Parts: sequence; structure tokens; C-alpha cells
Amino acid sequence: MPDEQDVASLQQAACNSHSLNPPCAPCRVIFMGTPAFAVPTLQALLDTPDVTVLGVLTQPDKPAGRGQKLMPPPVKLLASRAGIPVLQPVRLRKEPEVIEWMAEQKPDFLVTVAFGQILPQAVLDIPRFGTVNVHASLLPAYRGPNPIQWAVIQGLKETGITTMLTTLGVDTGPALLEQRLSIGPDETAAEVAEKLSVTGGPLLVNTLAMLQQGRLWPTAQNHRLATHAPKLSKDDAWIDWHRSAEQLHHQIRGQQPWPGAVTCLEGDLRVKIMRTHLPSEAEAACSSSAVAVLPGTVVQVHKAGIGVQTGCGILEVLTVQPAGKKEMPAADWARGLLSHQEMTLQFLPPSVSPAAAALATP
RNA sequence: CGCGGGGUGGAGCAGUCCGGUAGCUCGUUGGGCUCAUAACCCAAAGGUCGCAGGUUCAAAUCCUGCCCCCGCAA
Repeated sequence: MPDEQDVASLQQAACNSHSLNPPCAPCRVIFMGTPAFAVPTLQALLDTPDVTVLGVLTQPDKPAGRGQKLMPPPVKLLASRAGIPVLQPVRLRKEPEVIEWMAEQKPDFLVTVAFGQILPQAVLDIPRFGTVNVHASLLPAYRGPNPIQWAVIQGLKETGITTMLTTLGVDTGPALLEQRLSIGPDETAAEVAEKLSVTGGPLLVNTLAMLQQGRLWPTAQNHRLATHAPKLSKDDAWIDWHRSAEQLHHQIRGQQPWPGAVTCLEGDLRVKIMRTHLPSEAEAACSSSAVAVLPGTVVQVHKAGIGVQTGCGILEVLTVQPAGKKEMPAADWARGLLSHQEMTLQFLPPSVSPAAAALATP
């Protein structure tokens, strides 16, 4: 057993090595993943000469999009194009024939990237070296299904990708390698996800190579530091303008592209808030108690966007998407509305009717 | 046949129900004012009203068909 410094330097070397030519003996892998986030990782495996992808497991086709047509998951599209067998179990743990098929392939590794199903022990027992999960956070932080979103929502300046050994618990297994990545002040979860998904491939390939060669020792997570990133829901999309400008800014960019950030305008005109910016003077404005208008009121319309009063500070809204329209500059949208009616734009939480808001204004 | 909104100068929108000179807020260009300006004043340019057909003396508007964009829905 080498000391810690050796491990660290080995990890460093592995991360720096070229992903297309890892020090990896021929290696048989079954890939399990579903959404677009998993696609670059599968692609990285396909691009690695010594890795054979024996098969791909992904979620069943589901009705999606306008028209509710049956749509295959992104991973399936890539796998089919690459001519790799695709299995789509509804519930893996209840489909022994699928598990049997996996066992027959005699894989060295199972790899999971946002697969969407919890693996039973019978499956974890199949691979020769183990099951490696690619998780989009710096574990033990943000275990669970929406790690990127929560990292952004909570205003973190850094997140990353962790490879880990899968055990029966969700994201609780020993960590292997991690790659850090900074989060820009205005970056959306979608943008961070894009970068992380590309990072995942090389990191996984290195992880597999090092594991196979016995050069990588799993490190137990510190469970006391664990935090959770639960699934977001559509209900999370509603904007409560009573929150602070900073909180809202983080929420709005953290919930892109889904579930998004939605508000209503006088009645049931839904508007998605797409891009926002936090003015540097937000904190100053926050301390001044002389707030004359209700949170949600548009207080400025200028070239770059519109300023909306929040519970604490003013939030710059740069682009919006009204229902039925494309994303557009918030200033343009406001101009079009204001041109034909004398009104103040007012965003209201869905729970507060315009009448109730009027009553609240003495 | 899942529900629904939309396509009008460069941008965002009115006008369509009830056919009759294409309008608003901006932007652009030129000029003016000002120490100065993203501010203000004056002026100008810029539109096959998504496409095709039909009804009509007359269609952005009514009828029919088609194309394109998007929201909900996961």
C-alpha cells in the first residue's frame, strides 16, 4: 500500500494523460445511462480503443415533446448508431432475463451515468472489477438526482465530477477520482452540465484504467459531510419575488433548463425568466429599508434589461420567454407591452391574486 | 388525432371579432440642443402584413389548404 502522496501523484498523472490512449488493457464494459448528460461519457468509451462496450442499458422510450410521441433516450440514439445492443428494462430488478444477459457478457466493469434506476446486489455482483458511477458533484456533497442544479441554486462557485464505486446506497460508495470545475457567477445549470458532461468521459476512462491495473484505491466518503440534491419538481419553478435578488438569481440559473423559473403577469400570462444578472449594488439596495413598491414590480426598463424589485435588492432580468414565444430580450418584451397599455408590470407569486396584492398596497 | 399560443418595416407589439389610406414603443440615419450624454427636440429612410388559392368593387382582416416558431404536458 503506497502512502497518500503516491496515490495523489498517480491520480494527477492519470488525469493528465491523454484520454484516447490510456494505459489500459482490453476491457469489457456494460454502459448504463439515459439522458444527454451521459452521451459524452459513452462516446468517450467508444472512442477508447482498448474498451469494448458490450451493451447499453437505458430507460424505455417515453412519450415526450409536442404530440406526445414516443421518444428514445439520447443514449439509445448514440448506442444504436454505434451498432451496440440496447436493452431498455422498465424495472431492472424485476427482469431477471436482463440481469442474466448482463452476466453472460462477463463484463470487467459496469458503468453508470445518470441511469435512473437503482441497481440490485445481483447486478452489482456481475462485473469482475466493479461498478463505477460517474456523479456530477464533488462527493460527498450533493448526493442524489440533481447535483448540478443544487450546486448552482445554492450559489456555489465550484463543483465537479466524481467517479465512485457503486454500492447499494445512492451515491454513497467509495470515491475514486474527481475533477473540479468552477461555476461562473451568471452560468446556468445547463451550461455547467454541458461542461461537466464533457469532463466525465476522460475521467471515467482514467478511472477504469487505474482500477484495472490496481493503481487506484477507493476512499470511503465522509458521510457526516454528505448533503443531498433531491429531484426538482415543476412546483419549484414558481418565483417568489419576496426572496432576495441573490437567492432568485441563483434559483433561476440553477433551474435551467428544467424546471425553469416561471412567473405570471396580471392574470395567467405565464412568463419564463431565462437570464438574470445580479447588480453589484444589490447588497446596498438590500439594506435600504425604503422600499416603496411591492416585490415583483418592474422598476426600470433600460437597454440591457429590466430591473425587478425583489424582497431584497433589485434583480436585473435580461431575457424572458413568454408562453408561446421564443426567448427574447426582457427590454423588448416590456416595451411591446407598455406601448399599448398604461400599466406597471407586476410579477405576482401564483398564490397571490392581483386583488390580494392590491389590498396589500395601502 | 393530447391541450394551447403565435408569424404585421431591424426588435417587441397593436390592428383581425365588425373587410375600406398600415399604427405604437424602440432601434437605425441625418440635423438640432448641451460642458456632456445611453437624456431631450426636429426630420427621414425602412413593410411581398408567413405561403398559395378562394370570396369581394375592395382582404393584414372573411373561407380553404400548406409551411414555420413556441408554451403546457415528461
